[in-house]
Amino acid sequence: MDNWDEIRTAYQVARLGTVSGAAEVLGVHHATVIRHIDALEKRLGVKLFQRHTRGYTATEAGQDLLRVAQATDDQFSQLSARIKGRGNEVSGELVVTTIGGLSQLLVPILAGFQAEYPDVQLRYLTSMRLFRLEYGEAHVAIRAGSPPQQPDNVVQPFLTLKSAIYGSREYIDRYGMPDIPNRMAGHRFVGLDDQASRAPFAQWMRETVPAHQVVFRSGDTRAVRQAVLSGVGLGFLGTYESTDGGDLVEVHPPLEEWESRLWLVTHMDLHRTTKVQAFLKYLKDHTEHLRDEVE
Amino acid sequence: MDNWDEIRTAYQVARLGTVSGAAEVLGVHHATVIRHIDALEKRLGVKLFQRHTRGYTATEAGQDLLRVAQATDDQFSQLSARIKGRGNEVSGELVVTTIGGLSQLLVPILAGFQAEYPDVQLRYLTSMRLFRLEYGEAHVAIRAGSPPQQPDNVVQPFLTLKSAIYGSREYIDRYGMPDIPNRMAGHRFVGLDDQASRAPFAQWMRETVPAHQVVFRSGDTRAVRQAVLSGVGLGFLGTYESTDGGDLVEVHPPLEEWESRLWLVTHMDLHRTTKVQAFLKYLKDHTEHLRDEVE
DNA sequence: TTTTGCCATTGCATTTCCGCACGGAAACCG
DNA sequence: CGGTTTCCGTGCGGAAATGCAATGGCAAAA
Repeated sequence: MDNWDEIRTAYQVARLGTVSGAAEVLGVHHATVIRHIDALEKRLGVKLFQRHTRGYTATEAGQDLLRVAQATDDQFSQLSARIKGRGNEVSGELVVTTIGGLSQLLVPILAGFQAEYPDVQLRYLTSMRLFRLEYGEAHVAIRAGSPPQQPDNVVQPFLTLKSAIYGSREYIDRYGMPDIPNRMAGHRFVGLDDQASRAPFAQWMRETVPAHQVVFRSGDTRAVRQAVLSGVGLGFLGTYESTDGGDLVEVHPPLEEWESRLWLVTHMDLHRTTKVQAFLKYLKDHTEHLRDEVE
Repeated sequence: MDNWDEIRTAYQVARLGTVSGAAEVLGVHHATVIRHIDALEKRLGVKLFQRHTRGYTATEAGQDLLRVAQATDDQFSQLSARIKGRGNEVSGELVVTTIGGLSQLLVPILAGFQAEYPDVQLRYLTSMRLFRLEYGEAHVAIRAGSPPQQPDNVVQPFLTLKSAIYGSREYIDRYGMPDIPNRMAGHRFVGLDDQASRAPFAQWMRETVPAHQVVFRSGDTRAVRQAVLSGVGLGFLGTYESTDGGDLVEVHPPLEEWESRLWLVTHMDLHRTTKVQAFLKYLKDHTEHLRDEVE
């Protein structure tokens, strides 16, 4: 059963009883309506209407079509309303992907967003592999490093995360304050597990700190922070996560070359939807203080 | 939501994931598919798909469309199967209209037909007004008189009903055997109520029998027969209904000019359907003896 | 890294489809 | 009963949709 438009035409004829009326509703010429009906009947091999001078009367087959097409018309109308409305309401799934280690920063914001828009189902994905926006795997991605420049993606600067080297007070009391990067001998470090990490401070560490001095590695930044707090060694922490709780000492202040630049990336097709826009706005509003602090 | 064909195109794209695949299934060119999608998205104001080099991925809106269109496709497939099959099966309503007075002859045949095709719901209509085949009011009509020649109707000869004048034995014993049409004075007649009846014997009676001698009139042929049987007077009865039951005497044998010719009329559009054909065949087969007897 | 293959896209030629206008028939209406 | 309206049916010219072929890009395979 191809050519759904002919069914739609036949539906209007069956509903209204005349070719002329159907043509007016459909916004086409009545000749077109006749041709559609003729073609459809020829294909089906069954007469859908009985023609007489006052109009068309649906046969049993035509009445069957009327019922089915009526339902279809309703379905499509509802679909159209849903689709058109969907762009203007904040509901449904919202998939956010990010690099690991931002949970501490992002999750409270996400929770606030969800509270403000209760119809949204949030999915917060942190995965090794890069989720692909062009396949619709996520609405918003937070990427690090140099600005991504996929053609169909909209990229906005998000935050510049400053990192500094911290140590626990306990560690400093025991081993003394190191002079970085000049005299680091004898000191222990905590670092990222990923040897290929493109995080600026990770690269700096690979180049500057001898590998045997890195006595603890983890892919989880929470674990890294915990390790530093526990006095395992010195390590990079984001300035935003150094303040709360624990007894940390800044061993070396943030350097510009250690900064991680974060980008908000959305696919062009989704970027302009109200849902995504609402999320981006909320995200920016609730990281304002970080941005100010960073500047 | 006009243009259902574009929805169908989008449905195939959403289902298959590629424009090329959809084009192949739909039997059109890739370019056409792309243009359909573009037009549909433009009209809805929402992107249905995210384009990437390996194909199209449905957005939420596209997935919504996929679900709805899937259901529609199923519905239409079933509709098509029903409509195509309907022509080849004997079921559903079958409307037969006829002139009054044939019930005694027809109803047993209709009953037999229904028994043979249990899926058929019969409607047997005898009405004053002529049902109009071109409005689909009936599948089969039985008409009397000269052959109807509506343009879109298929007309076949059905039966030639012979009529003769009968009287009850009781009546003959009392009033003697009349010599028709020469000496009818003093005799009583039973006739049709319809003064404008175009039945040949009715016309003959209007011309030949003085009105005051017609002492009983009815529109119902059963009543007429009952009246003749009861000895009210002489009257025309069909030869087919004179044989069974009662004690009737043929006062005057059938004349050719009294014959009523019956026609089977069907609308062209319905005539070739299996259902109508089956009914016509059954009707002819079970009136074979009448036709033989009549010839 | 190179190659191959699949896929979307776009300008151009063609065909199909559509709108227009006219004709004809039936019903409606004084 | 004749004028009027309201339908449907059809040939023709134009426009829109479609098909075609070339292009370019990306990804998986070699």
